[in-house]
Amino acid sequence: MTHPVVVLDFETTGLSPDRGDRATEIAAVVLDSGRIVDRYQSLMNAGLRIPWFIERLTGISDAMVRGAPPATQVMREFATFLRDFPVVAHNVSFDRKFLVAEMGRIGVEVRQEFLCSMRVARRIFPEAENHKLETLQDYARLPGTGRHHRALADAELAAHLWQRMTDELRRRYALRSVPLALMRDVQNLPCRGLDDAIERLRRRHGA
DNA sequence: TGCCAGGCCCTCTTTAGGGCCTT
Repeated sequence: MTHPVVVLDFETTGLSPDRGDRATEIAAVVLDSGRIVDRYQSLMNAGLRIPWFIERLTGISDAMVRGAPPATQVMREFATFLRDFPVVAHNVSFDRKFLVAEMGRIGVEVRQEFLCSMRVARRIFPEAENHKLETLQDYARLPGTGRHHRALADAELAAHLWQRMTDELRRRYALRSVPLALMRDVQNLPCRGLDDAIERLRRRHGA
């Protein structure tokens, strides 16, 4: 029995849908049994101008978004892709609020569980210089996936990171398996004293 | 007019403040 997760990444016009920001690109991969088995990617046109520094950051221009399908169409397609899979993202609170906002515009309620690769990374790799996705790529020697701050490259990179952290837990603590429920518990542990806490989780999950 | 995210995490904490992350 496998427990696939969808690893998600949005590019947007800013940080806050509550302040009027919208998504400009969405991408996600299905990670199942350690492998990326499906992908979704689309630019989307929400009718907003893209701030200059966002264009410089992402490489996504007004012209690119103008030529993209409407946000409503993209989100309907994505809802079909997403189904009820648990969602993983790097700093998931950001992607969750945009997912809820964009799905809300097409009348779809988001019900799935969310897990955060950044929170897990802070516990498993506390000695990393910082916990930006780009830094962790070098730190954990993850494969290149393309231009940073494009949605599919970052979604694939976060998927590689999630899998690497799963493998690291299995190796470091000699676990037979690393169920998703254990990853959920790991992200909620205190950042310090991981070894003792993992021993308790191992017993709880029979891992 | 002038303001402008927000949740997590640490610490010189909990009657708070500031850095980290995402775009």
